Amino acid sequence: MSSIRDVAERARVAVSTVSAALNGTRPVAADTRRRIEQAAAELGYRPSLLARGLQSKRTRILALLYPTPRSGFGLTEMQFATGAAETARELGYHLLLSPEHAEPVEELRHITGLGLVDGVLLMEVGLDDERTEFLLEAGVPFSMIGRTRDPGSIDYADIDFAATAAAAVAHVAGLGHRKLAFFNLSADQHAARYGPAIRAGAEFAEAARAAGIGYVDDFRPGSADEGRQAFERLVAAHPDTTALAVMDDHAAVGVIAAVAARGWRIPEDLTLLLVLSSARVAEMFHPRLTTLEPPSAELGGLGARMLIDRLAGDGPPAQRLLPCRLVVGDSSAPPREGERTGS
Amino acid sequence: MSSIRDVAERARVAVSTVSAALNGTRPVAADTRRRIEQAAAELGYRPSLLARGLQSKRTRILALLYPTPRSGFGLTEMQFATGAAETARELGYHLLLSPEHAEPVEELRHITGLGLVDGVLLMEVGLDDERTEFLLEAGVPFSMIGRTRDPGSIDYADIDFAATAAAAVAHVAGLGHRKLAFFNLSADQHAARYGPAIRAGAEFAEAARAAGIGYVDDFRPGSADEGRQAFERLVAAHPDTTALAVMDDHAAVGVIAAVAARGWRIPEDLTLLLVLSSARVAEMFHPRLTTLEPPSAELGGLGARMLIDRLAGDGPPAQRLLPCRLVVGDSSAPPREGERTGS
DNA sequence: TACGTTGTGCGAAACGTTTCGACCCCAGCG
DNA sequence: CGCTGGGGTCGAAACGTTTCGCACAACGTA
Repeated sequence: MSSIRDVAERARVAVSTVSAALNGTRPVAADTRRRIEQAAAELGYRPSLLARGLQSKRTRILALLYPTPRSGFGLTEMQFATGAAETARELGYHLLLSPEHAEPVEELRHITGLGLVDGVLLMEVGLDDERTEFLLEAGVPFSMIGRTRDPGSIDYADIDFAATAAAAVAHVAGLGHRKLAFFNLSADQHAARYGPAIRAGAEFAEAARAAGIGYVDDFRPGSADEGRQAFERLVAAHPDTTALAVMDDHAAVGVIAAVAARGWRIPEDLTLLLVLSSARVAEMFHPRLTTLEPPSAELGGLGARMLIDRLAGDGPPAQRLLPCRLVVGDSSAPPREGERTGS
Repeated sequence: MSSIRDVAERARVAVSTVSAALNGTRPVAADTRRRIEQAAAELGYRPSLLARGLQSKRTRILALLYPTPRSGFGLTEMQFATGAAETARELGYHLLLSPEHAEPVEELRHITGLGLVDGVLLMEVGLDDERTEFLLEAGVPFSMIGRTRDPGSIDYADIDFAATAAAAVAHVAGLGHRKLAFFNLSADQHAARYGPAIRAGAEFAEAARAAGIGYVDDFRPGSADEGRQAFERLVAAHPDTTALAVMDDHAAVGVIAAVAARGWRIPEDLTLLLVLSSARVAEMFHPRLTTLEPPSAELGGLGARMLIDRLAGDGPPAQRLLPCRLVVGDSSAPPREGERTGS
């Protein structure tokens, strides 16, 4: 590995001149610059990030903190990571993948204490997240994918649940449905104050109210079995429900099974929407489900970009909400006229 | 951020003594060591990775190189990453997520040239992979998840296709099936000389031969539509086929639809296996498919561990093959006695 | 008593950058 | 003709470590 000194010798100039020429830090005679650039090219010189970072206190490395998943990572979560990595790369940064183990704050203290990273990207932030307090206090630049209850002036990129719910409701209402049910994320996730669970619930209720259609959301199935049971209870309690939006992939599986079990069909007897799930997953279902697909990669990229902007200088906090994309599949249709058959 | 000098001053010793005490590089009087440790603790001292790396030429950072996905990343691929990150962390290393853009080798040259990483972890390696040549020549330590046609003495962790195929065949043969069909990955992936496509094909053929059961594998559906068509052609050409193993998730969707379309049922009329797909995905299907689940996280972790071992010193090449795990779902059963009904 | 041995600790150099004050030369101006 | 000023370059310091040669004291041994 050739160093800046090698370049300097070859170009017959001082080390500092090489630095100036290559970084444009200050004017260098055109002729000298040419010699230096040529020497650098011939040697295949690459400035050492280590040395540069040591000196400048800027490493151009970002850390992506993610909790070791509750229930295995979904595609959605992982796309945050790849999206962020992609954008970071484009902007000349690197992304460190940092799994959190038992103690998130400890992990954070560790990773930031090393002086290795310029900033931190937080994933899976809860409504109240101890990590934000630590980072704020430690003065470490960071941004969030998702957001706390009160983000204050912290940068974040999150899903626009209001717009998403509105789009979903508009879709089913537009088809003629008069009553929508909503299966939220599991009770566990509510207990953990997981933002999407809370916000989606609230916004769907609001959107349904605004659209003037019936709405039920007492269910939080977290598995196929629970999905099945929830659906049975739904039908028993609200037989007039003709459209259902489900947050959890596995619960959707249960719903589909329950629908089939009673001899009903999708979409004729029930319009089914998958909310916050990747279209890639929706394709696995038969029929292909209508989905509200979160812009995961974009959110990840946005989070990275915000963080990098923040490092460059400080402006007003960047806070962006992106709606899910409605991908219409084969699971939505106008409600059936008259009664449903089947047991 | 406090430096080693601060610690030295506070403990009233020389900087070098602090270094020795903290790293155990050489003996330090118990009493002195205690003072130093206390001072370090009080200051919350963390050695700078940058400075350490600059000096020692070891950063304890690994790069995970992955191609920007052909068709979007699957869960499987992403678990390589999280598995590797997890293991790296346990071993005191960090993992850099490095998406490759257009020119993989260029990307590699870049990332290794920076002096930022100690080694590289290659994902999605093809049968012939130009990246290996570059790394070999550049003398950069690396390991592979997957393997080239002839890995020589390169460290790798890959799926044990032979064992996987044997397990799959044993499963269906054990149920009494006499003829198995295999839907390989798409033609595209074959064209790209993608290892799993080639190897799985070969090993399934061999396993079926060894088990003495019938075998067909002329199909390479890469989508639901192609899966449907392939299934129709299969039934037309080989009506005696009662078991089918499918590599591609989407193709499986098509198969299931085609089965349903002709009034057949799974598993009564067809035993369906999903090969190389995560159980998480298999659960999305109804019925829940029997799966040969790749040990993705383990492979990722193994790859990281090998690389780290390699950095520590050189022993014989570590080359490990891990079989997929057979997860029996509701899609496998003994073949039906007599003819199948339906159109 | 003189001399090697051990056990400790110190200081300086080195890693590869960036940055900053100093210096030199020449042109322009008084 | 002497000064000033500015473009261009240089050398050294600093970033925070690790490493290595030395120094020094205490101690046992000849």
